[in-house]
Amino acid sequence: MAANRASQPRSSVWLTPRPPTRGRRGADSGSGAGSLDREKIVATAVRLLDAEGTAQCSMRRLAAELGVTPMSLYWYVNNKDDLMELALDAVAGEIALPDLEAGNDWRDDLRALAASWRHTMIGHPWAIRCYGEYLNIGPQSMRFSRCAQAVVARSPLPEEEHSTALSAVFQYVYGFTSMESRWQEYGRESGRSPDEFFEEVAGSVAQAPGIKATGGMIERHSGLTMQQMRDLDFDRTLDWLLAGMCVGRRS
Amino acid sequence: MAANRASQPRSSVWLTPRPPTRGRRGADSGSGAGSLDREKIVATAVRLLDAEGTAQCSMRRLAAELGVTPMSLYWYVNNKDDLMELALDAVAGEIALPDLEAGNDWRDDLRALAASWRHTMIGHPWAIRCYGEYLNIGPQSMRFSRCAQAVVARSPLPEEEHSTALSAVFQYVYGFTSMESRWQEYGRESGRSPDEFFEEVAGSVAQAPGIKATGGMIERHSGLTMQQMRDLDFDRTLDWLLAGMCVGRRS
DNA sequence: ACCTGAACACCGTTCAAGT
DNA sequence: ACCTGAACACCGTTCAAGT
Repeated sequence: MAANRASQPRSSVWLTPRPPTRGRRGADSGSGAGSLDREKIVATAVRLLDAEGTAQCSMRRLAAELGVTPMSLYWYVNNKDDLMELALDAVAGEIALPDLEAGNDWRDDLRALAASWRHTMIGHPWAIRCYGEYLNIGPQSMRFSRCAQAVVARSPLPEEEHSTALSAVFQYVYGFTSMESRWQEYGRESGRSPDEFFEEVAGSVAQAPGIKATGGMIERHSGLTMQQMRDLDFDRTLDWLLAGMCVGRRS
Repeated sequence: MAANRASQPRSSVWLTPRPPTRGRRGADSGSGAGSLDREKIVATAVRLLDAEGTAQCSMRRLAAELGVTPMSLYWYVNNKDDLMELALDAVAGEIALPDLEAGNDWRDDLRALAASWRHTMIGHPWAIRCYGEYLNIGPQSMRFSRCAQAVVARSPLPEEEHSTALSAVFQYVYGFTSMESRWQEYGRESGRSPDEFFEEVAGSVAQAPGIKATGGMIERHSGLTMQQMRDLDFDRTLDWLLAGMCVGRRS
């Protein structure tokens, strides 16, 4: 994505953070709407990514949006990769966490975490792809991780399987949500609805003999909307996974 | 990635294919090593992607590799997106398929498919990310899909759950492999080994309180190499998933 | 401390022209 | 049928300079 030479290490905001004062004037100084700081840049980047997708979010375009010269952004962020890491962490901050004190079953808490992660990512379709591109170890991502760990810690699984269980759930949800949000973007790009575009592809694929499904998507039509089918797939698979981990154990 | 305007639909080789004669002279005519055709372009693209990663594989760079002007490539492919779809399908052709006539348990065949997909994708670390970016409905991808469908068709699952089961397995493997190959690339980019880089990140993260894992990766060290731990995670999760789908059913 | 202008080294792709 | 050259409209980023 960025023009990294293969030989030079990719930087990460989180590994070599900027001094926290950088771009932060005193609390009283934010005089005009025009004054720049890191939060404002990141917020604008998120808005731009949401509205027009990854392809349209360039440093130059973002600067124009902020009424400023491209190079002024580099005072606040080291480079575009860092900015994307910050944007990803910003949306990670929107993920709703279950109340761990409520005494719910750990499986339900884990299901809730999976669902709210998916929900947040679907709201920012560019974001899920960042997980495959950037380190995501910012404070908001860590808040989410800590919560997820606390949840499996209440499971009956032996301790050495805790991280396997976490990975299993979130790698699945990552895969599911990647595909789901990709179909959304296909829809937008093609000017059709996501489901219309899917129908078109499915139709084109169905001409080949013996084909019933495309890359993880489905073509059953039992009176359900595609959204309902996706939700059903999501829930059912999580049930399978959670049931599988608990086979032969007292829950 | 490509400079798509949001309003114009993304093309796909598979949806609007070139006439198959394009770039295919008669079988006898491939006179010099210098003569161009679509297969040769795709093969060179795969080699370049393998050797130097997505960032270094530009149309211009690829043309230089082929000793030709950038624009001559456009005689054989519509644009870069199409070329990437072709490259992805080319590596999909490397995936080893189980022998369906061997009469193995459907679960073992499914595990074999998951393993060989993972194996092929790890051999071309840029490839797994293409699944989140491009349609993958080329002939080789379809060959793989057809095989996977034939395998679940032998399962005891009710028919309306077949595609859910397929999606479950492959979305999980997609998530797992995305993360696994991303860490490989981090290693390469940082000039360290993948595991060294992981240790560095884990160390930096461990300074925050209450943290034990990063985004699906692990830090148990029970005398196993990280590769062994990854393999164990992969197998264990597939076992959970397969066990979960079969709960309460005769296998 | 913060922002700008000019410049560098790239991109993907169009178009008209060559052979 | 196949390939080229020049050009367009972009990129991310460096650097020296301004205030």
